[in-house]
Amino acid sequence: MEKEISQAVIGRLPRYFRFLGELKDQGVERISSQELSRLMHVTASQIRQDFNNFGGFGQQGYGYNVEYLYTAIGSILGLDKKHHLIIIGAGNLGQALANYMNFERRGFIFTGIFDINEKLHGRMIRGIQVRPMEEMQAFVRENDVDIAVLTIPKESAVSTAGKLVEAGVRAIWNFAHVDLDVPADVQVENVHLSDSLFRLSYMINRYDQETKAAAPKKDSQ
Amino acid sequence: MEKEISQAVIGRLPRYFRFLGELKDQGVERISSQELSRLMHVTASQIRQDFNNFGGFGQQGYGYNVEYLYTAIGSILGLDKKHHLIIIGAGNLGQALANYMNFERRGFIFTGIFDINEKLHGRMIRGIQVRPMEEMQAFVRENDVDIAVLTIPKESAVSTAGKLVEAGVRAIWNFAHVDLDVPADVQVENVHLSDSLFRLSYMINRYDQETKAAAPKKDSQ
DNA sequence: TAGATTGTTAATCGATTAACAATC
DNA sequence: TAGATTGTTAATCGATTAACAATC
Repeated sequence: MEKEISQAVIGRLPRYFRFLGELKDQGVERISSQELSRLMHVTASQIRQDFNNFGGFGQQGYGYNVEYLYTAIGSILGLDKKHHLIIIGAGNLGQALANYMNFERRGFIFTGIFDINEKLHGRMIRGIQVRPMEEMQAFVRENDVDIAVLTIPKESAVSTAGKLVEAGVRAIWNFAHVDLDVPADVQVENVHLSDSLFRLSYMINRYDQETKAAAPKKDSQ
Repeated sequence: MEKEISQAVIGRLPRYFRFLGELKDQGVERISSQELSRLMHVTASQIRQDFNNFGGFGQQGYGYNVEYLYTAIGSILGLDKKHHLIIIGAGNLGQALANYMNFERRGFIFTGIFDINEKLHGRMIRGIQVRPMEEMQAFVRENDVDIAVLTIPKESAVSTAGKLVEAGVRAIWNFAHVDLDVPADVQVENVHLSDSLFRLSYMINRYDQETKAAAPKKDSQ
């Protein structure tokens, strides 16, 4: 009967985690919702509401213990658990993520990377050998892979996702520019980079029009 | 006095754009909000409300003309305009984005890439030479750069963003894992990849706990 | 014209903010 | 104890959904 946590709250958790991690590294011991509010530019009320979704982490008259709260949120995010992760697609983006993401640091164990391009087979990326795509399903089954990172073109993404699900993957981090349709017990998080760039383009565009509308003085014709 | 468009609506525009593009490529001429609703798994009501934020694109009894709507949304997103774009940081991620994003296809003109690492200087990436970071500000000024893509470590991201703003950049696509503080007339879109991975981790973790709670039959002790 | 479907207003739902009693 | 600040309830605000009159 636990009340469902809203997407809005979940979306904010990683940011709290980041700020608390920084405070911890700076040696800050305690923080009140009001101080955190000023730091993060969100209301203190929202902070307290958000945290209370998961139980009382604070203490009246004191605030929150930074280290304790940091650990608690990390645990809510599941970062205290190990997750086996593979990358599907050893192209530019797949390689970049392997090298850049520092997966191990947060308990994500990167154990395999796959590609259809046989020129890449055997190449080492972050200490891991690129394997042929045909071995993917067997690998997932044998190694209890939790997360597959999809960095392949959208044309093959849907069918590959199907194969991953079939082999028992529990979550897909999807960089392909297409919506995946998977069973409800498989989690999907989309990173549609071009959508993000388009939003930026929208903001530039809107700003242009607002200023043009507000200040049509400049004799432009 | 134009009503401000909510973030929620803006966030959905790129997805509409994508689906309409696909319909257009398939040769579909018209679509009703109800058909689009089924396709995209959002309510028809929301679709009509969203579009109406920008004016009436449809026609009673007919629906929406796919090509017209596609073009209209593209123009709302500013994709009918050219945007000059540079990449700051020629590491794994910067190179991957340069090669992978197909910037030109949507009117983003990639003209420069910068790095502090002198070993990279002069190397060609997507036909563009890696330049030393010192040349960045002059380059922005001389080439009327609109967008800077920040793919550098978080330690230097804030100060580099400051320099970019000073040089007159209008928008920052920020991949550094830090919040930037820029004037209101500079647009920022954050892509915090680890936040995204953490959300995925949360979903796996929550699913585990729900199933554990719902089915404690499995004699695990 | 009759049927379909938009544009738009009204109703509902959910998320954010404000307020304050509980309590450290 | 007095002061501070949480946890939590109530009020407000905004976003989504439903309904339907307008109109193609």
